[in-house]
Amino acid sequence: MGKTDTRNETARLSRPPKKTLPASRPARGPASAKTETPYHHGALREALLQAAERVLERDGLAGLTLRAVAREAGVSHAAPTHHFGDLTGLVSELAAIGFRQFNAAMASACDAVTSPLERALARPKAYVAYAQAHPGMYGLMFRTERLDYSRPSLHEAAESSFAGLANAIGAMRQEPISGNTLTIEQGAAIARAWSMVHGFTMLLLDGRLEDILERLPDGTTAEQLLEAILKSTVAGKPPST
Amino acid sequence: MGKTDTRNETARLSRPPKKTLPASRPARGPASAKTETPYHHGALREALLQAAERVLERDGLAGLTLRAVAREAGVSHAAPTHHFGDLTGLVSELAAIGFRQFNAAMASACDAVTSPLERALARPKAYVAYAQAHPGMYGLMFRTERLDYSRPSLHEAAESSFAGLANAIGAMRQEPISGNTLTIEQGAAIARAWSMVHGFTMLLLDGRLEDILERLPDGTTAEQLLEAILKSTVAGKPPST
DNA sequence: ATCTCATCTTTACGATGTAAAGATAAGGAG
DNA sequence: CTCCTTATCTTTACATCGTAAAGATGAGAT
Repeated sequence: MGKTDTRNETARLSRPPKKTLPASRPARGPASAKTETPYHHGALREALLQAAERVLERDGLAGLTLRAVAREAGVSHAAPTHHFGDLTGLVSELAAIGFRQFNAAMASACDAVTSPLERALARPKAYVAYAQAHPGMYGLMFRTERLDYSRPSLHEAAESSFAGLANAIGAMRQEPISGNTLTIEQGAAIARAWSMVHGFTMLLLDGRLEDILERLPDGTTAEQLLEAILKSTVAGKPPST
Repeated sequence: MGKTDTRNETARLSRPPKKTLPASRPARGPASAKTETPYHHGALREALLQAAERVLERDGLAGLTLRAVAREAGVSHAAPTHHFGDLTGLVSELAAIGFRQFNAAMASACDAVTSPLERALARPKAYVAYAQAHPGMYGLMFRTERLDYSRPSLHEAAESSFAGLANAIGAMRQEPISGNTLTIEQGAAIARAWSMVHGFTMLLLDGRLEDILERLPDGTTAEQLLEAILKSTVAGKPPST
């Protein structure tokens, strides 16, 4: 039998007295302040997603396993299956949460600013800032191959991210994006902006920009490098063509 | 308990006294006049790397396991360990091969062209073309977290890739990159070019540019979109600043 | 011819994803 | 109230993986 697993779980099963383990208990949820850990959790789905985010940011993508999440939430290793089907399901739902956080961060960054130039910079800066603040989440959203975009929650959240980008580009070019068709110039502008900020973020998170950063004047940060990139891009683009 | 493994394998090969020779033998071509041991794999290391590339492009990153590679090469599942230490070792050596192929592809694409504008386009187009032709390899090089850049072969191959990019940017700006220091403008130009082509490639391989491509005029290919991006970028950049 | 050692195979173990069967509590029907 | 149904959670089981360690094997040195 699995030694650690069984030991932990059987101990917990026999009517848990109060505290389980250093594993922090969510202790939230609509189950009120009555029971600590009943057989039926009450809000296990939410608890599992929060546990998953904790595991992800603590142990990285490789540490995000079904069993680790179950362990973190204090339930048996097969409990997540009932709520998410399989690992792809859990990971996809978590990625959807990530996209929503991500979209919210960029939206609030754009709202906090008025001038067009500022707004042109605020959005990509918020993009990179989110990725730096939540590297595990960003890796989950853009690096994992185990995402199921046919899930409505994930599809919608990712789509919304794309729509936000397209609208921002359209506003910057003062020619709002029409519903279903794009000119080659519009498509190129969108793809260029997205490619650049996404590529920059991936290279930065992978440490591949270190070679550049350490050759720049002392103390130059990644954010300053990004700003230099963005300014040259914005400045170099003729508004008419 | 893990007795299934044992039972399975011992049952599968209930061994007669001798006859330990597996069936399929790659039988490498005549490499040199030295060791042609057709019996015991004289070049298992090379055979494993070739098997690994085959497995990678056939089954994707998730299918690239030590045991699958050993199976593909027709040896026992523990044989790769002796040559590469662990999975990280095998994967890193394979990624080094990928970087060399990648560098060679870009170099030959640049050499086949003379005008400065053509050269500015040839390199990124070769970049994306390689990734499309070898998506597994590109994912291995830029998506896997399981790479050990302290390995000299991988470090050198990846460094050479960066150097090629930096030189191309320097030549394009007509101010060759000095050895150890960069101005903020130079660093931004390099990071921008790399970020854009890398981001474009990742998004393209992940299918995330489909939303854009299908809204463009019918029949527009990813390559045409890339070209539109590059041309607007090159055109928008003043040569003096 | 025997020894030594690099190479390859067996065996073993813990971890993971997943399927299936068992246990348990919550809520409704009588 | 008791009994039953059902969703939820636990146990058990198994194939696969990475990796370690011990056993086999053949090539080259002594």
